[in-house]
Amino acid sequence: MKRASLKDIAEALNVSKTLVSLVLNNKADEWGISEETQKKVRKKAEELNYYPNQMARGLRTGKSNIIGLVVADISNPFYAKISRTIEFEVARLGYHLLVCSSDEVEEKEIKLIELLRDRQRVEGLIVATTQQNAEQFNQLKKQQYPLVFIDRKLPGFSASYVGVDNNKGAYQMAEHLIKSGFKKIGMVNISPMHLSTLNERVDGYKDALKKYGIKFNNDWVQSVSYNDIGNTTNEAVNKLLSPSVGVEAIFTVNNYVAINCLQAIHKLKKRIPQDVAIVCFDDLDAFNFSHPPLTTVAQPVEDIGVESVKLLMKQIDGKKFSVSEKILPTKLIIRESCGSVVA
Amino acid sequence: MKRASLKDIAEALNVSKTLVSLVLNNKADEWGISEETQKKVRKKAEELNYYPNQMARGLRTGKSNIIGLVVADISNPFYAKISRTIEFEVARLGYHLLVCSSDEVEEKEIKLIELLRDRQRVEGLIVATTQQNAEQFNQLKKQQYPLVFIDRKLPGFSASYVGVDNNKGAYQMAEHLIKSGFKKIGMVNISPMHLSTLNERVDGYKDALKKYGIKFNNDWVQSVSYNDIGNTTNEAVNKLLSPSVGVEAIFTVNNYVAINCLQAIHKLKKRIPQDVAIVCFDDLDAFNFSHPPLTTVAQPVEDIGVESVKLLMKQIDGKKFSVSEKILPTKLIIRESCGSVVA
DNA sequence: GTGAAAGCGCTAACAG
DNA sequence: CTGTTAGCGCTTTCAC
Repeated sequence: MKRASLKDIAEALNVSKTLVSLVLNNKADEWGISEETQKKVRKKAEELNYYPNQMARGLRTGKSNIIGLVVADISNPFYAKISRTIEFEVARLGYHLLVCSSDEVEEKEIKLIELLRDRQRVEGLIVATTQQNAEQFNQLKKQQYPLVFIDRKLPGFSASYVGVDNNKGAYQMAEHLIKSGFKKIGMVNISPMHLSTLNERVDGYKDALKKYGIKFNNDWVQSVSYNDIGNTTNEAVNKLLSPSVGVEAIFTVNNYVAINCLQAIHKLKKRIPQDVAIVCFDDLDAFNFSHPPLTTVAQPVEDIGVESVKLLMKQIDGKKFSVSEKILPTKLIIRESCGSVVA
Repeated sequence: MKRASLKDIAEALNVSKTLVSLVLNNKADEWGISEETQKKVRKKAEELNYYPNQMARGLRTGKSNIIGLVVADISNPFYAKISRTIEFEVARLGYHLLVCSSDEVEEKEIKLIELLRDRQRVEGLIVATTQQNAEQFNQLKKQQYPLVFIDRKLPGFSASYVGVDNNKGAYQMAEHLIKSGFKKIGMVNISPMHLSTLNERVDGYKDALKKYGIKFNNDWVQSVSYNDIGNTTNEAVNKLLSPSVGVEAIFTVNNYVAINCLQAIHKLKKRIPQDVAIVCFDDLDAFNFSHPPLTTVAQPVEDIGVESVKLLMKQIDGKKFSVSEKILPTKLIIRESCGSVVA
């Protein structure tokens, strides 16, 4: 059973395709098409179960009605939630969302963006980039291609961006640790550390130490590698907790690292927070129930989604690339993983 | 800067569009187009940064190269992981994935499927349905529309399906509880309970009780409502743990319910597993670190993704709806939430 | 108030 | 080996 086209409706009614198109696109009134004719058309469309073919329409208008989202990994709850919100927001505006995961590999992300833009002709891109180089984005900018970065920004490249104040969030978290009585505070970071968010978090942490007169020790920051997070996290934690370094608290740079650190700490049979405190930048539902419940810095994931769509739509409507930043506040959520609250 | 089209390449080279199309679609050899011409064409395409326009191609061929995935909520890690795998698998075959969340509302799912099929012309659909009625799917079937269900199946409707053996998984879990010494075993379920998976889990649980000669008490199964899970879970847990019911262990029907039960139990200041044991159907990374680590039944999420794509592709290639089931095994993961292992 | 006709970029049947 | 042509389904300009 072939699907009904405009032509089918037109022929069935002995009118022109134009007329049908006009009616179905709600342009009938401005063209002064009689109420009666309109009714007839709508009825027939319903009857034949007509739906416009997006590909045909897209080909004609140059609008695909699809927007693209590229993140590192859609199965990370942080991105999954953002994606959920974005999907919802763009759906309200009649758009669909194509989501792709780059797995943190640059070449893959570049390929993905090419595919989305050039083949699928998505009308705009929201991306949590893993790229270090602005080449591809410069090209997009030159073409006035609607683009907004979320979560991570590309250093030295100016574009629309929605993210959180990583520096401040990390500062508050470190400050909380300090006020809770910890002096030797370690950090587990991810390397290679070209991601803007991570850098800002490290800086915030260092700022807090300095502010409270704690001398920073290079051994306090250990990095784990993204591709082998399980093993390297063990090493990092062992190092931090070894007698020579002997950290009292661990600041983890994201949810992924936190989960692995918890595992490593449990493996060492250390108690939290008695033997070592731990906190995490980025909250997960599950951290409420972890052993013990984790103190975290929560990011406003929904707002990130909503705002990114707003910024993108502004560009799509204006048919151009534009720059506008939105830095959202984080929220310190104090639970039990660093002892009781002082203050 | 307009994007290069076939015509641009053809004109630049003084050849026909057909020739260019043939070369770029790797059909040159079977048409015996000279090596030299092919090189020329490819070089020019590269030079002009040519990418085929999917909309034009799709319009012509009737293939959108997009497949659709509909789940209840993409921010649920269970679906997020499946989606990740599906995205990866279809990408290898040159397809893109459009993901939509139905939020467990039937009308929304129906609308979503209509949109995907009729407007976007996705070539096939993978759905974890929330519908109770087969009407829409019967229609799809009649149209020979490629379709595969995952996770949930529609009772009485035969279609391709990939899921796990919920019955057996639940049975094993209940059996584990029984063997661990618990006799009064409660369950927290979700209502309205029209989802096949949940029914099967309840059945498996009841089967185990019967097998071990434990008389089932109706009060042992409490339901929470999907739209107000927070409050209703509290009630359900209170009821189960009240003196009159006095359950010793709680079997939660999915990850969402488990998280809420944990919260409720903590609120009552009950200890796990000393005061009450708890287990969950469906594993989360975080359950490894929950307080205490949860014993769960894990589902092979990756396999579900991989198999569903296989079944779908079979239909897409054959251009027809077809029926084929794949029931995957679950895995009992014993941690600490129901005491030590007896066996 | 309504219709005819062109054309978006591509593929495929057919011709030479 | 290569080119011509038609047409997928839609929107839009222009004409009546």
